[in-house]
Amino acid sequence: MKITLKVPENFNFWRTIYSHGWCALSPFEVDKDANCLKRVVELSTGKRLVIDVFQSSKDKLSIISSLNLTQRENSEVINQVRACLRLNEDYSEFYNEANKHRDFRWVAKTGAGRLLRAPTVFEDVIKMICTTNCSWALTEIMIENLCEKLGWQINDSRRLDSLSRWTFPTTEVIADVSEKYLRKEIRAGYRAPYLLELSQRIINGKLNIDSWRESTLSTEELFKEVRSIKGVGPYAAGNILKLLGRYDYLGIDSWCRKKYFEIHRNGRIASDKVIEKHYKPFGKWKGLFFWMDVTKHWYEKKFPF
DNA sequence: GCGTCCAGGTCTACC
DNA sequence: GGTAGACCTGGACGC
Repeated sequence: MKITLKVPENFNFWRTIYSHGWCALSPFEVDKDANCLKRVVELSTGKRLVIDVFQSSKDKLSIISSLNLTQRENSEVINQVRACLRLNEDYSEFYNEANKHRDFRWVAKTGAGRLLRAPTVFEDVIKMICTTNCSWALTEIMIENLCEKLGWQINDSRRLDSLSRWTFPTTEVIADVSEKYLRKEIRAGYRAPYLLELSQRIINGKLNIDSWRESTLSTEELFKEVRSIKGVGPYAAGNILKLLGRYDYLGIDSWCRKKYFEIHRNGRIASDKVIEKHYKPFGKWKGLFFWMDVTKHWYEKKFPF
């Protein structure tokens, strides 16, 4: 079943897919041969399916669904894809700002800036915690384990690649397993109690993170709320905010730091305050300018994922 | 194959 | 407010 979706004029499919590492984490998957992004999708009707998303023309995306869908399910798939690819967000102000700076004119010209995200805030936050204090390889292992051991398995023999795939686990499922299981089986290590506490706070109604994407709180207040999650420090909170459409925080990690030193200081080390000062003129967009700056070479050379 | 060391953010205790 | 040490894992390295 095929669904067609119109995209904004400045939308760049591949720059959005490769905007950061999420495309390499289950249940996202990039199929370079088929030129598409795959995703295991779970619908409110209980249906679970695999979708292939690809750019069919300059202003259109096509979504191939592995199952026949009702009109309502169709709309839900479209809404999830729109949320993941940030199709509802207006980047004109960001591009206007980028065009004022010679070093960032490439951003608007190439339609960069949209950061891929999961259909739910919960998935984004769990993944972000799993990027902290470890190698990217370990992040991949943790997320793969979460999906394969706690997600719902999809076997669709009608697909050419009848591989097994898994949904991202629900909040309820993670809240229901033991800390020991998360620690040893998922390989989350000391992050296990953090994942558990987050899931249980949501289940108990003490934290409503799904409202964050439409939150009317100031970015500073929202940052404080995001920081209330154990295991989410300045790096993780800054980057979660970027996935909520707020770019006031840099979310600096060791990789970005190193990249910044290479680009702006000829390899010389400096404090985070120096980096903060550098991007201050970009105001509420500084986090996104920072990310564009340190990932520019991805677009000029080859994508890292 | 085994042991040791290091890198990677965040938390907690302490000053 | 700033700092030190602990947390846990995979990978690199030396033996």
